[in-house]
Amino acid sequence: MVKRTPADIAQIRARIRQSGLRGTPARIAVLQELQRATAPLTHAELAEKLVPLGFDKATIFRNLNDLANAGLVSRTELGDHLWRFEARDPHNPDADQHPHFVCVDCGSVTCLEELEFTPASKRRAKAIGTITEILLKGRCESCTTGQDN
Amino acid sequence: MVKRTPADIAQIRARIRQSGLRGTPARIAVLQELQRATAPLTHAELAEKLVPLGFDKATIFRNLNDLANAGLVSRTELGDHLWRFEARDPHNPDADQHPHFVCVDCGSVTCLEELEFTPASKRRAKAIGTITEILLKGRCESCTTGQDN
DNA sequence: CGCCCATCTGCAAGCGACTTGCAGGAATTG
DNA sequence: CAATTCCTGCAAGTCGCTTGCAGATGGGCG
Repeated sequence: MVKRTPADIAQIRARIRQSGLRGTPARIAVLQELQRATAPLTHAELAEKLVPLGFDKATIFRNLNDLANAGLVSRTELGDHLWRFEARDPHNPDADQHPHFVCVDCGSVTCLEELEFTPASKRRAKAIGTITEILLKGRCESCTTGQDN
Repeated sequence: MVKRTPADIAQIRARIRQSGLRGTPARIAVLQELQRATAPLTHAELAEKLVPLGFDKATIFRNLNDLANAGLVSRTELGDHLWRFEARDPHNPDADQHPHFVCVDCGSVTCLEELEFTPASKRRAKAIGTITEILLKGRCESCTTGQDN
């Protein structure tokens, strides 16, 4: 479990300010929470964590969108009608290009490492356009083995 | 332009009945409209066509879901938070098992042939669960070359 | 060929996930 | 530290879809 430190906060704040937004507590809390997460979070999941801390749901949503527009977080849709947000790594802005796996049973999302197609498949895929995102759907290990979630 | 005939209707009705549902006018109209379409339709698009004919919006939605559960139509989400429905070919019910590519610009959907991952990737993917669907997102050829859509 | 009842339908209210209007309150800038 | 501009909290609104209900209907059966 990573512990947050004043230094972390200062750094997060700096990132936010650099993108032209004000470094408000709500904004910092949102980005911090996203950076701490290991998978994309939904509006609801963020709200669940931050509303008890005194932040408004609407503010969280607005900040999520602001941060996404500023390019600090990425906004994705995994097929279940929910937006999910993921902090982008400032040193590796393309790190959110990794594939995601969504469990059609429990809805859990997993970030995958790089996946590669066979040369033949790659060629076929290339023919239709530029691929920017890979999304896999299926049943996750724990749902497959019965002990749902 | 395909014209509907009494025979078509009878056939559609038969399909519906075979799946255990009643062959009601609303149900037939919905399936017929979907079969006539050349691309997946949203709830809204269906409603736009059928409500003026006297069908209720809620009934259309319910029937769409009923038909989807019965396996007569498939339900997909293309990243824009709208469900889209497509009639399934009774003679080739697995036709929608292939990977899909959706253009993030124009929203067009392309059906791909089989895609295969490299052994290493396959192994990694397998570790998280059973994959049932592959969705690729990106920019299609025509959007990439500028002439949007 | 008409009955019966589970299945459907239309209507309206309900719901969940955001989004927006507004007035008061902070974060910067000078 | 005052001014200005951007944010925030609260509440109401929107949108796409879902649900409750009472009355209507499809179709297996007598």
